[in-house]
Amino acid sequence: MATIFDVAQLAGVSIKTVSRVVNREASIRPETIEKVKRAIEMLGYEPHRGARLMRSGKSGLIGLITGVLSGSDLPATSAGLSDLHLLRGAQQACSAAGKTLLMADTAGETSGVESLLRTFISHRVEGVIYTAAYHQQVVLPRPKDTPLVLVNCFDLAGTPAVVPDDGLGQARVVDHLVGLGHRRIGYVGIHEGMVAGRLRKAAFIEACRHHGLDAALCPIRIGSTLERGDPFTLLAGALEDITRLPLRPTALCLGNDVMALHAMRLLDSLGLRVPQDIALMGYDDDAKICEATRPRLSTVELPYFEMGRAAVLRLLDAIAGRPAPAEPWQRVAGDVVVRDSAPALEPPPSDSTRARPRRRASYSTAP
Amino acid sequence: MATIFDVAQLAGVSIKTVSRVVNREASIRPETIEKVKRAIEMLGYEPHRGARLMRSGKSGLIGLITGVLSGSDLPATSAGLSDLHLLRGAQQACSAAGKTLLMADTAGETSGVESLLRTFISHRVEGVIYTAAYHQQVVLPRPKDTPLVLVNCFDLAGTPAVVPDDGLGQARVVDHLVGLGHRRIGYVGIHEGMVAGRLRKAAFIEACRHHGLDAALCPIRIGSTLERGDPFTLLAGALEDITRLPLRPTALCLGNDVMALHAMRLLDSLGLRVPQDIALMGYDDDAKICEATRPRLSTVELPYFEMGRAAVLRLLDAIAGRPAPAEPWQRVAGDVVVRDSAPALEPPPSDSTRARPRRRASYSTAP
DNA sequence: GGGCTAAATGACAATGTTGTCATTGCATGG
DNA sequence: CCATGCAATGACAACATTGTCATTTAGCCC
Repeated sequence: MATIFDVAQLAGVSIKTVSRVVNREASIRPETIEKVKRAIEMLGYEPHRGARLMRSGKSGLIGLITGVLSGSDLPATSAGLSDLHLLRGAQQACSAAGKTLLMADTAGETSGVESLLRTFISHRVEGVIYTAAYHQQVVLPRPKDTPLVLVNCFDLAGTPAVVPDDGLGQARVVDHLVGLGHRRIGYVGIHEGMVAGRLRKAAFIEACRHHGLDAALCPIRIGSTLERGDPFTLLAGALEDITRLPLRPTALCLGNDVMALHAMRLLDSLGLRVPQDIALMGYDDDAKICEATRPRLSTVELPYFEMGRAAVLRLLDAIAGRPAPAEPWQRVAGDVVVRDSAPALEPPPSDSTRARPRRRASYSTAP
Repeated sequence: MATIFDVAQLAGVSIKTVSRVVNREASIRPETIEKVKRAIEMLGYEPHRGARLMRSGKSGLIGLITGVLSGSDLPATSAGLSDLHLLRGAQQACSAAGKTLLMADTAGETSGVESLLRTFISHRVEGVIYTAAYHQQVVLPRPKDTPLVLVNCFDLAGTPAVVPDDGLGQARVVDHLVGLGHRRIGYVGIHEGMVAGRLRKAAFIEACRHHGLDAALCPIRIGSTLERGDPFTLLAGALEDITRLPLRPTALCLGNDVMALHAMRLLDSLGLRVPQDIALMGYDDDAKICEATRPRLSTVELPYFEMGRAAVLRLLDAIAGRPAPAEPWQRVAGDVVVRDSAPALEPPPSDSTRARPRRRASYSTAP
């Protein structure tokens, strides 16, 4: 592998000049730049990051740790592999900033974190990102001199965190449904033991009030447990309950796309067709599932990609020493994704303020 | 950040001795080791990988590139985020070997590969892994002095590759069904424009012959197109076709889990119950989908985790200069995952040779 | 005790790059 | 024509570590 010295020799300049060309520093004659670039090209020279790191202290590395669970490791009901989107978002932001992403996984054990952290530190990463599988509170060791950003989780120590805006997301779902003409909306959410469950339920109630819906006609149920392999009996019961109401809701907000998928089947067996008899909205925008159902499932996205990006941006700010915002938690809201399970109930009034629906033409993997 | 020099001073030894302790070299007095370790602990010293790299040439880094598509970038029908499992597998193998994983993503553009490769080279990665979203042939630039392993893809230049054993996977499905008593098995696969489509179809035919099934009673259809957002009209037609046969199959092999999910609905609308009237097997083991269907979907896994692991192992061999196996392609077969959509047809004969079914108790994220 | 061997440790160079400071070259103005 | 200033370039040290080789220490046998 060629070194800066080889390049300097071939180009007939000093190594410092080569360094200047490589780092785009000022005050070099264009023809010198040309000479050097040609030499670099010929030798296939690539600067040695290790050496650069030693001299300048900048590694160009960002460390990302996935699979971090809280101490009381509750399983993720909606257990997301979706953090692949998060990885992609982080990666994209990194490469846009000329950084490289170091990835590690705790394999679910909190104990692994410190060891991973040490590895990262020995690589002199410029910043670290922690990722959780679902929105939750965590308690984690903090690296000493390295900026840290949490994603999809938060702590009470004021660590900068990027979390999904579950409240706004849920509100947008309600906004959207109201915009479609619905006035009786049911909520069948995820367990309140989960952060997202609490936030969304509260937001649902608030959104209904905001739109002046009759709370008595907007039933609220919990449709999932905290257990792995939840058999969805709670969901079945909740749906039965709701559909037996004298004034049955015209639309239902489900806690996630998998629940919505089940709900479709369950409603069908209760003699209700989606969306003719009742509209359905999922949560998460799990593309495979949303596109696989008939009708295709309208939902609101969990903005993993955007969260990954936001986390890196936040981290880059910290690295550059730019002042952090006062509020440690940054909420990122997902858009409503319109498919077929919740069409307009009647010619809709056009005054939805918060909902920014986005129509998906077809199945697409890319975020 | 403390340096080796600080540690040496505190411990009252030379820096070389500290280096020896850190690297576990021989010939050091136990009490000296103790002294040094204490000093390291006190200062929170972490060796500087950059400096180490410079001196020893070993970076401890493995580069992984995801999102690589072939030149004729056909969309992935079964487009897999599933390579998160692959990442996990790779990561696990890396950390077991004391390596750290550098991750990058081309965001779908082949053009990005060379640039990512240059970044990796400048970090002096010890090896590179290419990952594709689905089993396919690729044409990619090869790094010069760095070992390379392809995963979920292959080229014709003899580059080491780890690919799913689609043939064996499909054969195991047939074995499993035969073991359950089925003698009339239908195949509704993915498009033959995909590598997996070709391999599985051929393997299906061969497996049927192997078990002495009557080919006339084992209909073969293609149930998907190469297009994104495949509306599954092909699938509907194929199922109608098959179910109208005078001697209708008692079991069906679907091309992937999403297709199987659709098939359940379509069969239902054709008046056939799964699994009472007809058994169903998916492909991929996409946990979210398999667990969400009723009955839960029996399937065969696409062993992404294992492939990621295998790729790193292969790479480590190459890095260590261990001789590569003659055959450049390493096939990894997935196990049959037994759930509820294909129960025993009658007391099964117990002579299935290749099938190694594994029963999943319940939904679980971890691979 | 003297010499010999092996174990334990240290001194110093070398790695590839960038920061600091010095030097060269060239045009400009007096 | 010389002094001045700036643009362009170079010399050299420093970064933190490991490899090489040298030195010290301890143990052992005669």
